[in-house]
Amino acid sequence: MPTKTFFNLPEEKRNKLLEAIHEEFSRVSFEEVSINQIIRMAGIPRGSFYQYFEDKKDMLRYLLSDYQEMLKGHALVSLERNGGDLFQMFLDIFDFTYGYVTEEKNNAFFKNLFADISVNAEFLRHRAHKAGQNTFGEFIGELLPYIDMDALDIRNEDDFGNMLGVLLPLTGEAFTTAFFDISGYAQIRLRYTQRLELLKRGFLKAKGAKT
Amino acid sequence: MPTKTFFNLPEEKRNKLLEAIHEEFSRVSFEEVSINQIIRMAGIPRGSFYQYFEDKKDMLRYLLSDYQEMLKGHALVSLERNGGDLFQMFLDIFDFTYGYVTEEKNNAFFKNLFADISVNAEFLRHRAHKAGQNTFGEFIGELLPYIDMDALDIRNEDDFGNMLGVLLPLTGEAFTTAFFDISGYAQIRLRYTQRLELLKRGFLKAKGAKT
DNA sequence: TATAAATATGACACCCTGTCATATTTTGCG
DNA sequence: CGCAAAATATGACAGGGTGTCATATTTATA
Repeated sequence: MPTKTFFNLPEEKRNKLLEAIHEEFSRVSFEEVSINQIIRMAGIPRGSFYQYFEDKKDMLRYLLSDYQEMLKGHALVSLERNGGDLFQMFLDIFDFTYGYVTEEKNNAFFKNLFADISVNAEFLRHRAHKAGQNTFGEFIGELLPYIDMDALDIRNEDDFGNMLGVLLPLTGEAFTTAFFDISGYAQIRLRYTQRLELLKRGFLKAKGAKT
Repeated sequence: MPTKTFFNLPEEKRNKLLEAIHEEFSRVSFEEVSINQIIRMAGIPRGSFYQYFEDKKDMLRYLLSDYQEMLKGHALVSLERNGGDLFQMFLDIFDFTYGYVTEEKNNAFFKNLFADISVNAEFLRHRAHKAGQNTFGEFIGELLPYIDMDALDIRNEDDFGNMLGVLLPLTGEAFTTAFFDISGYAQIRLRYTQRLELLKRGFLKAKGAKT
């Protein structure tokens, strides 16, 4: 995360830097992002950059955490509107993300971000970590009270965590694909909803039925 | 993929190069892998390297495809042994991978490989692509006839593809975590099996039961 | 206002990558 | 065999990039 110094920066200077960062991340994929470019654009000396950020990844984390904050807000709204439907929440988040990302000014920026495999994974890891069984991070933690647990077939204390453990990578994959695949949004979204349905009902036949 | 020239190399020279690659990938994570180091170790001139590989990623793809070949073999064996049980196959692959990776000589190598988020994602993408709904690649294609479809609750032509679409990212995540998480193999494996069980039975209550 | 704590700065040391013109080998074949 | 064409090999080079550090400036503080 950026240093205290960064946040203390006079607004103007900080904004110019942030803009430069946004521009550079829009120009090329994360892998190719160059600190040199950024400082040139922002007109700050090299040394200053390292006073604010640890390195390239540090910037990335900052950018992603921004997005994550937004996500959290939307997740809450979705849950409140839909009686705590966990599946609907995931779908809403999917839709929101797609919409946000395709906004003109965010387009190139996010395309590059999501396009880069390493970023995508960082993002997954980020969330996966937070939703991990042990470290039940803030993200899910805050949502927990709003989720309708009664709809879920929870038989022991691990089940809920594990459900998330399935939903998260699945959703992450849908994100990646949505910005990569030629097949486009409609197609990916269809697949994603189909998969959510599969999760709801289970993969095996003859659940209730006796042979 | 490596060029034809690479495969035509006299065995001795090629092996020396492969060894150097293995060593470098064991030394640091993919991100830090240096072609300079490799050519120094292998004692080949810079230009030669680029005669064999396109770049760093090209090497990576080669290494991963190797592993993938192995996987395929094990998947087949598993299916044959277990009456085409898809879930058991995934679990077997998980176990095999863990075992293989923890072999002394592969340990550092794979740890670095899996530890690097970008590699991991590349690997996921790789597989995800092959199992994608449209491009039903060789991997799954070859396994298809061995899978016991009757056990699965398949209601339309998309269902099977979508089941894989859930299983693949889930398994990928399990791999990543297994080599990262402090909690260790037993813990991760337990979680993975729990999640497979959840997939089998479905997340929602009251499936057969009428309200 | 003097001294300590924070910031800013940019030259430096170091490392890397991909290319290209130039050798050296191999191959194909009359 | 002898030689031109096709393959390979080579390593110097141009162009970039990163993180650090000793040295200035500012700002805060007593």
